[in-house]
Amino acid sequence: MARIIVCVDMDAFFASVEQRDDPGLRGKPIAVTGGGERTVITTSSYEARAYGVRTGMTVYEARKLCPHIILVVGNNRKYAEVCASLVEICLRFTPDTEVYSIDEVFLDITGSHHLFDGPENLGRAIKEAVKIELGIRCTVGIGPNILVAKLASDIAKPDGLRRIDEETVPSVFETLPVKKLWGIGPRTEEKLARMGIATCGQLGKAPLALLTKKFGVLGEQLKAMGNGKLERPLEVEAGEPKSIGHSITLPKDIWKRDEMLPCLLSLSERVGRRARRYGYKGRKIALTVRYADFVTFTRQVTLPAPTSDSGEIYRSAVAILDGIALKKSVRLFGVSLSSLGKEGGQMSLFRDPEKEKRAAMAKAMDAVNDKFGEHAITFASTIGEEREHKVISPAWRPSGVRKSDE
DNA sequence: TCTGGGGTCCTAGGACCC
DNA sequence: TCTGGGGTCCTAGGACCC
Repeated sequence: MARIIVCVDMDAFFASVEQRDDPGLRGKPIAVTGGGERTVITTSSYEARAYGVRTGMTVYEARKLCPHIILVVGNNRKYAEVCASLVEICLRFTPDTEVYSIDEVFLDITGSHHLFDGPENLGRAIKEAVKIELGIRCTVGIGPNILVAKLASDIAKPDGLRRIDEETVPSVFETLPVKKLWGIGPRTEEKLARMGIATCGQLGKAPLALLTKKFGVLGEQLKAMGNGKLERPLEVEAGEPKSIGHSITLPKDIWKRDEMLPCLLSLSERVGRRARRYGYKGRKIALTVRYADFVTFTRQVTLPAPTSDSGEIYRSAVAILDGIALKKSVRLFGVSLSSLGKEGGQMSLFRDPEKEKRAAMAKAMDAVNDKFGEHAITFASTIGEEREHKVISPAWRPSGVRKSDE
């Protein structure tokens, strides 16, 4: 049976929240940053985008384009709380809700849209609730699957609503550049371009054998995507995390071991603490190193038994470091724990048999926490115990980063 | 004044076992 | 006396996402 999927995507999310909470920022070019010494723009307001300011730019670049831009240090917890409220709104329309990211939620409204006078009216109702209750705007995309729903919302941004149904897909996809599709990044775009494929229409019509030859098993999926098809059910359940990690770009590049150890200790402690808080242990410990010239690589060890002990994580990280002959000064360190399993094997249940929605809400909050890390969402009683650090961010990818050692 | 931080999934080769 | 093959674990890297 054909499904109807909704994508709710917040407009300039972090910047909008800041403008909502400080009237002095409204209508002005602002950008949210991470606050560190070597920070970048994580989100800019539409006023700033008019000057060409984009996610991932350095503060310096942003100022060059828009000298009067107002910079605001992001507030992770606040965004996560707004996200939780968004999830609450979405759950009124269906329990089949996937919290995809901090500013994006998917809803499967196949079975519920008739209760709200059809998909478009349901979409309008979400937009209205978000505007009134959260004080910010969002864009709603509707389609037969996640791929198309997400594309519809991208096209309709900002403050829009767009439905692309199965019949409309071919006309929209015919001339659509492949890069617009979820899952096709710069590399795949380039590879396809070399094969003479630039649009989704061309991708959908390309011979399967050719795509399979170049992309392996992915080829089949790419062809389907070119035709606006994607078999990927919503992940309504939170899902177990696969890894827990922290990394930091140092205020200054360093080259002495003595300066590195405190940094590894702090990262290891944060990783261990988060693992213990959520009851996970892991067997693999990885150390990521980024040199001053951005060359980045990872080395990993496997322990005989799972751990969540900060000291053990730290000792493993140091052992890895000591096994690397560092060639240049270091810009970033990252420590992560993977091959995770639940400690003790018992999970607490949040199920409230009387209220389905509360159970769904708890799951959604777990999902937010699992995705966005420690204290992404906490209940009021625990707020204040932990300090804020880095910002969760929308899309940014470094280009031309060499991820190898030579 | 170059370039954050947190993830997921896939591939590919080597070790090792039966 | 001419070199199996499948399965699993491990590491490292690539691509992509927000």
